[in-house]
Amino acid sequence: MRLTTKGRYAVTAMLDLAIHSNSGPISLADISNRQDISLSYLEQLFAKLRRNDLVTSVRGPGGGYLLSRVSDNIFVAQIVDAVNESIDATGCGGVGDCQNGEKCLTHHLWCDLSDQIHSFLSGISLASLVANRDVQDVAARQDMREQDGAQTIPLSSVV
Amino acid sequence: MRLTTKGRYAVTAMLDLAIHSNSGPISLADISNRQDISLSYLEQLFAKLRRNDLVTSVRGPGGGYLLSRVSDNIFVAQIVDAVNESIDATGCGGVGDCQNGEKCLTHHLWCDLSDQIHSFLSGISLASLVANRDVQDVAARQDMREQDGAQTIPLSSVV
DNA sequence: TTATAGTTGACTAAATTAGTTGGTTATTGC
DNA sequence: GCAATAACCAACTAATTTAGTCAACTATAA
Repeated sequence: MRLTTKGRYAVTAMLDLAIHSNSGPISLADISNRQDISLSYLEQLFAKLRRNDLVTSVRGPGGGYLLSRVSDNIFVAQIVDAVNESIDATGCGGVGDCQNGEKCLTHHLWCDLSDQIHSFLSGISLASLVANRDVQDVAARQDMREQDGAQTIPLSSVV
Repeated sequence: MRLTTKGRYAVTAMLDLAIHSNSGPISLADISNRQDISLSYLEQLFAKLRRNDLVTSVRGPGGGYLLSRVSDNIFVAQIVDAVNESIDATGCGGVGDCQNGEKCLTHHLWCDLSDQIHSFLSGISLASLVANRDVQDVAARQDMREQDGAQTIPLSSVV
């Protein structure tokens, strides 16, 4: 099982979309600026998100991405699944052929853990994240920073 | 966050130890045979398990490893922590400096998930795994295979 | 004193991550 | 029609991690 920046980036970008998408399509360039994620990397991630019917795209000037359905119908587990292979904790994909075609000693444990994680992330919708106070605070800070100027001064050059 | 064969091997090996350790120290060679884990790789893992006070070693002939305390006082989370860096789902280690020194949009979510996983794995002791019926079945099969002969015939050569 | 078994460190192949580069295609507004 | 915008696509790359291997050394029981 892996949960790396790949999955985290995808959820962060989708949440950014959910927060800002009342005002038409959102370009990846905007998300890249706000969330500090490489544009080209976002393109790769959104190719997968689109293939999994989580977003729809609008090409041309003024274009960008939209959520494919309302945000209380999109769950974190679906997003992580779309970009990662899975959030499975077993080595065998749950099949049970982990040791010479038979179950390994800890197969049962990893199945339980997978269920646990999956049901946790399946219970969290984008809408519920948007409603979260902590998330709103961070989003407000990011929107503020955007207004200050397109060119944000990196911390390193100040220090 | 990662949960790969590294963490799974460590838990499997510790469980093997818990199952067989009523009869004195268990050598890594025995665990390697029963669980199909490379001996040298086990050595690396047990170096970390020993540094984390989960096992004690007995050198010389008839030596091997013992659990450092009773099995209902050793929890899966401790084992995974010992060989992996951590089972933290955040990118910042929970510190909250994920985006230019401030919290990223999804920081809160990953903290919650980390808590969830940690409390799940912290609730499972080696003793409770040993008592599990599924685990007993697999262990019985492995012990049987061991008796058949030291040299197990790999499936591939039969087919 | 010999075989056993843990201890240590250096090395390696393969896979994965987190990108970059350099294009192409579709669409809008002038 | 043309330029700008922004999605789409494919190939490549550096760094990191995993899952080992190899070779030597040390402690101890018989």
